[in-house]
Amino acid sequence: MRLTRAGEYGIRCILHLARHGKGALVSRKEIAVRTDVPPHFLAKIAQQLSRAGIIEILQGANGGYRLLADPAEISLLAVIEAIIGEISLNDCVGQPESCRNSAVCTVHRVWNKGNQQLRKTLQEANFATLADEDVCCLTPFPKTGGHNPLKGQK
Amino acid sequence: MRLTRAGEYGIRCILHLARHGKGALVSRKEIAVRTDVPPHFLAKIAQQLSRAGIIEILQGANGGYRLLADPAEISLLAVIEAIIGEISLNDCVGQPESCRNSAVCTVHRVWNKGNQQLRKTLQEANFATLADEDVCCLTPFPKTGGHNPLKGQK
DNA sequence: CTATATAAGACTAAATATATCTTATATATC
DNA sequence: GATATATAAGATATATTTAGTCTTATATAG
Repeated sequence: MRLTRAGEYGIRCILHLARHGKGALVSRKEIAVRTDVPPHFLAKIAQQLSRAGIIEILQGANGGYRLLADPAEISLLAVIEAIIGEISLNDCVGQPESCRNSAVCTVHRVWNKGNQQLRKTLQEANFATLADEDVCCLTPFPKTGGHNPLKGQK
Repeated sequence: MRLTRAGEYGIRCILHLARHGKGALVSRKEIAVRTDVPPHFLAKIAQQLSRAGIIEILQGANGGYRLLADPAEISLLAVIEAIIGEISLNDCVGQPESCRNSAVCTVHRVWNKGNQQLRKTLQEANFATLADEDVCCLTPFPKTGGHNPLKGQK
């Protein structure tokens, strides 16, 4: 009952892109190195993010990925669900028809509540806020002052 | 990001026991049949529930399981976590030290919030309430009137 | 002592997650 | 157009987790 690595990697990828802002092109290689994600694995994740309309992928020389929306418009939930599908903490939440009587089932009701709360909490978090502050999964990227590790390096 | 079958089976097991009330001895076989759980798998799950102090296991002829506490005192959370361990929706929630900077990480904070909400919701659900009404994972067990499928059958 | 029931752990099978490899395709530059 | 570079897409491989079964041991009632 835990986020997969692919999901975690997807978050890192968008975090990194968010710091460059909407529309900025960043190579897969750079993202992979900065976020510590295997390049080929990142490619797969990027395809899912692309299909979900969160990023655009540019092929060819000097290709890479870029955000299609402003970081403030992208929720944590959207990124996660682009990769792992809609969150459902129990089978009966995602497929109520799989149960005999989920409409009146007390257990089902509890799972539904927990699921909704979780999705709401993840929905309320956007990448403008997330990327603005320090996060533990990326190379430090101070907003003002200090050394910017991404500058002067291709 | 979904409850395991073992967890689901554990809930069913306690639901069934809750309907018999605290201290009532019910054979593993009966529980397995009623809740549609493989008997040997149920044995494993019962051991975890026993270690967690939720049920007592009686060996020997006419053995079985029984609740150690009143159903109202047993939360959904307790049963689930007895089986799958403490819920942590992301690695950094359960092991903050695994991240470089989880103390100030914004992403970490969101996961923490979601995790706490979920655990609280599951904690607030107790088996007196859960078992009292109809649930979709058990053979119907009408509280008053009608046929009781558990009577007259060993 | 015998029949019955669970304990406990080994073992197997299946599903999923994680990662990599290969061939194809797209683009910039010469 | 040719070449170098970068990603696409799917096949493949590996590892981990989940799910389930089997075997031997132990406990209890009668």
